[in-house]
Amino acid sequence: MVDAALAIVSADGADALTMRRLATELGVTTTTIYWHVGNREQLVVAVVERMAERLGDAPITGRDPRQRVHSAAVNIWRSASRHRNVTALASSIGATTLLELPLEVALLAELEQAGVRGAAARDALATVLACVAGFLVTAWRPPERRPDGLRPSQIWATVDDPRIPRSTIRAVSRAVDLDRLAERALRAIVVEHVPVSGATQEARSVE
Amino acid sequence: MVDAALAIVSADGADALTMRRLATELGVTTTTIYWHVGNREQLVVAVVERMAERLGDAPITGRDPRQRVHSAAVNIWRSASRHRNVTALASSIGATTLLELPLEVALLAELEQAGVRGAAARDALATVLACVAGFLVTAWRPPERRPDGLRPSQIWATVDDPRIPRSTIRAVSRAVDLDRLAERALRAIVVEHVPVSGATQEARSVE
DNA sequence: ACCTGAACACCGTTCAAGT
DNA sequence: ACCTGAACACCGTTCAAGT
Repeated sequence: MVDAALAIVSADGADALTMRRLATELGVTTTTIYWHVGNREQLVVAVVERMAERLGDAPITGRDPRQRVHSAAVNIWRSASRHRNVTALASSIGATTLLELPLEVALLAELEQAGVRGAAARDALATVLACVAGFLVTAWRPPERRPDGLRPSQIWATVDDPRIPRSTIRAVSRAVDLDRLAERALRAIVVEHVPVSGATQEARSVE
Repeated sequence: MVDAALAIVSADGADALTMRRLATELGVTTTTIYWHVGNREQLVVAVVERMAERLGDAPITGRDPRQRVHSAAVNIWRSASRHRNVTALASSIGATTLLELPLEVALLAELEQAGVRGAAARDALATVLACVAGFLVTAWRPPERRPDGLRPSQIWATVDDPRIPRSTIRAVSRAVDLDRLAERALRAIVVEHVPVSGATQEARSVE
């Protein structure tokens, strides 16, 4: 039953998970589902928990602390991106942590190794999660099925500002490489939140 | 009519904008709305456009290019955060740019001044927008009305990892200062995407 | 040109009733 | 203990019909 729900979400997205569709898919009535799982929200929680079992951990690479923290952060992004339908479902009830708890724990462990703990670790984690969520909502909307007149190219075509060169306007209306940008943004966040340790200091510094 | 819709959204959120509620609020039938604006999506576009007229521009502060780019980015965050209900509505149809176009144009102008143009400017803008969206979805869900057993404190209470100190676990289950974190994340992104110009170089460097 | 009543196909959810 | 039929209160949307 939870597996059937998970299959629906994986295939057709979070919105496709309706009690009626799940019922017909299982050959029962909607009321049967309510008897078994109670609520739609409880069903969603069960689906997310099931997916969390399957996800598990991911290996962390890198030598110095910053590299390892970045690796742990990128693991969260990759997992969320790869299973974006289930992530969207978890996000709709505010339970993304339930889905990727092991990955978040791994990030906290690397932060600890890097000397970031307590409120500083919480801030770093929260920022990473916000950033991942942000790139995901950007990734969720395929530009081609935007409402008419709202495609970026159409909106930016109306902009004629002497301060901005044409090349920039053209570039802005084109698609971005989300994976590359997300990993780069996470690197910037790691640089901001993780101080360079004396032992592994390289030819870089932060203010 | 569009004003009434905007009032509903501002007061009770994007989901509260239903054809039936807007109709009763105006003392007409839902079919009347369809005659005037056509679609729900077209209604949403009209509401977002109306709000965009009211928003307009915001002043940019700072001396060196990075400070000014950061100021322009923070303007986007502040506007989105202040009018998060309308932003959520715009985001639901993928039309946030329609809402804050002047602020995005201002950001592009500052990027140009900082020597960032073309694809690099697009990447910087996309990253800023993703980050703002990410902090907003975090801000959208009030932690108190989470489903039972899904509050952060409850989830993190189950974590007992020898690599992570208790103080960090306690900190992670507490709320964060979103405004401070968002502005800090935007600063990190600006540092990553905007090179220091020779004239205003300070005691900082990026790898 | 502008508005309505009634209907359709969807939601989540409940409740009495069946085995 | 487990499942169903029928109903309720919601959605967005359409269509023939009114003035």
